[in-house]
Amino acid sequence: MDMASLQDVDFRQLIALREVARERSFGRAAQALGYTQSAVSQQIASLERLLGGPVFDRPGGPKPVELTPLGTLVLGHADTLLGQVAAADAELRAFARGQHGSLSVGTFQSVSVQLLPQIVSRFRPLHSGIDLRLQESDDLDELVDGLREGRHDLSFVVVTDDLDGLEVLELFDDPFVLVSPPGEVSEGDSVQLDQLAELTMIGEFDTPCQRQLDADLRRAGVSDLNVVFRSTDNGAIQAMVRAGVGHALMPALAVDADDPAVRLQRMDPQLPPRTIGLAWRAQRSMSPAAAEFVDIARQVGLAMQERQGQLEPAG
Amino acid sequence: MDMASLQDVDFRQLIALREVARERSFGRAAQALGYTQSAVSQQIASLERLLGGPVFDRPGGPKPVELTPLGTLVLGHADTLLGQVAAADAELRAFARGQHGSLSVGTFQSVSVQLLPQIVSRFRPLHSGIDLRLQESDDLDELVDGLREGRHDLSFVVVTDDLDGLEVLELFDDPFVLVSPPGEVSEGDSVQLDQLAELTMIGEFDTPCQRQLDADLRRAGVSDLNVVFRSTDNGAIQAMVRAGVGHALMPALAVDADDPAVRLQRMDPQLPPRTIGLAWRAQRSMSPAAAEFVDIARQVGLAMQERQGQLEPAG
DNA sequence: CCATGTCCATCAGCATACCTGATGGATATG
DNA sequence: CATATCCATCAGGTATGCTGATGGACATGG
Repeated sequence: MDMASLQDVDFRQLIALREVARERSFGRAAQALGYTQSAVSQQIASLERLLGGPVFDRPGGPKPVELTPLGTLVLGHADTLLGQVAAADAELRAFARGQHGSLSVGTFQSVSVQLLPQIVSRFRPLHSGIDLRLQESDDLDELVDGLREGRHDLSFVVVTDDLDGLEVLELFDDPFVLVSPPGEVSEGDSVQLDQLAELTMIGEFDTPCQRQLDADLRRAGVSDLNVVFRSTDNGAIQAMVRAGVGHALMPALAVDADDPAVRLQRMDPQLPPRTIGLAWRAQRSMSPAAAEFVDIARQVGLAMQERQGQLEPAG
Repeated sequence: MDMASLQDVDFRQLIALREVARERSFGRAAQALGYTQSAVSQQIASLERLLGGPVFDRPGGPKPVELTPLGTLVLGHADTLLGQVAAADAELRAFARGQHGSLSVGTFQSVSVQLLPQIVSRFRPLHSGIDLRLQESDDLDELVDGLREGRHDLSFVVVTDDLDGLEVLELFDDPFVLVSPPGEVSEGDSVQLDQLAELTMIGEFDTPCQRQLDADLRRAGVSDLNVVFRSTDNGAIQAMVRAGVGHALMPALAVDADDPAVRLQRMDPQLPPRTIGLAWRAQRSMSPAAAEFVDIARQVGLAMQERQGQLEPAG
């Protein structure tokens, strides 16, 4: 009969225990808790049945009830447990407000330059309780794997068709622009695509991005670019352009647009832009903080899309 | 609607959460817990209603269910809480076996000499988990107050009629004996009471014990003892006797009976013996350890009573 | 493309648990 | 000895939790 254990107690019983101990009276405890005296009596009785002994001595009459040694012991644990519950409760409320927990976001270089700082600078002050972890990788596959294996909650991606199992929010299109040393190419906002073959170029190594670019160029009839330097670092490429080594085709996002020492020109006809998206595992619940991050990313992406639209010529 | 909190969750729901998370399946968790799948489904559903969001993502079909971020957070707290409960449970079981908690026992000098060591040496090995605190005091009133105010769980007492509110277990009678230097008094087991007036005596100061003794002697017609030395330390008194300074009337309990350098003699007629008892607050529950202590004290007291009975002459 | 198997959600029904309101017994107080 | 103040208990209605059966969603194999 003593096989029953604390496993079977109810928090209400522990709360009743605590209140009766504080008030030294069943009736007053009941009043404080919003129960009838009978209810508290039964709660304590049930607790005592479970424990196998009384938790209060009832002197009878107007004398206050008093904890037994057993009651004292149990009350100590009750206080611990109820405190733990209160702490957990606070944490849950913070979580619901997006103010507790961690958020791991995968990102890659071109996103990290312009987009991510804007998002983070809006997200962080609203969610100071979140442990935001940004993990950058050059390898898009690694980011996607990180998502699939649960290492990341969200990840920026370049939208392709091999994102099975992921849900992708398309944020905006990121066109390729020609980055040139000033005064080296014709004036104007755009450059004819077939002029590229005549230029000294700087490119990336064999990255997916570069591969796609090469394929798109070939499809547009341009091949065998004269690439004299390759780097995987966008900053390095831009520095090379600045130094007059050559021209580069770069995603607009990756370019430091404030650099006065380079000129940006659109291609004509346009190369197919990369679509930048934010992805997460499909059919998986998202923490409130993650949802908020996605929403902010959506807004920032929209704003960025619009800004590019303004720069873009009608034709 | 989100006003509900963790306060209202049931341990069973947390256990179900833990088991489903471990098994990654409602059905298997149900089997492990001895419920039907329906029951576990309802437990989790109820938990989710309380939390305001899902704790598992159910992909549907044979795919395993998976914790949501909310579920992960709650599971962490559930583990903490359940661990705490398990610890409390273990402690309660130890308490029930008299293997956990503290036991404060008040005592006084004459008890500490013979009786208490026997009791403690039997009690301690049986209850190694108990923090046994023995507190000795010369002042019996202090011991009784300590009981009434809850500083002690038990206390040895000399039984009197002013122990209101206490429950007293009488352990045995402790007769007064005359302690004499060898060869100073007549042979035999006992001494006539009126011979005392002729002896050089050693006594205590104005203690309740001494006061009672004086009153009893006066009632028996003996007064104005020739007391040449007083001390409150029984050992010191016995040492004085050993040194031949005089005789002492001492409670038998307080005498080191193994001392070959003194003689013990009963008084004739007998002086009213002190009754040694063990007391605790009336109507108050007692810890299992305390109950065990009382029982051991009862047994040891009984044995001591019998031993004295053997030494006592029939008349 | 359909049949099958494996999940979980849902429903009805029954048993149990819990609360309320009223009553009774025990204990101090005047 | 009467009264007041406690808590325990009882009867009754409601809510809750479980079982067993059924249905829908998803993946797999023919």
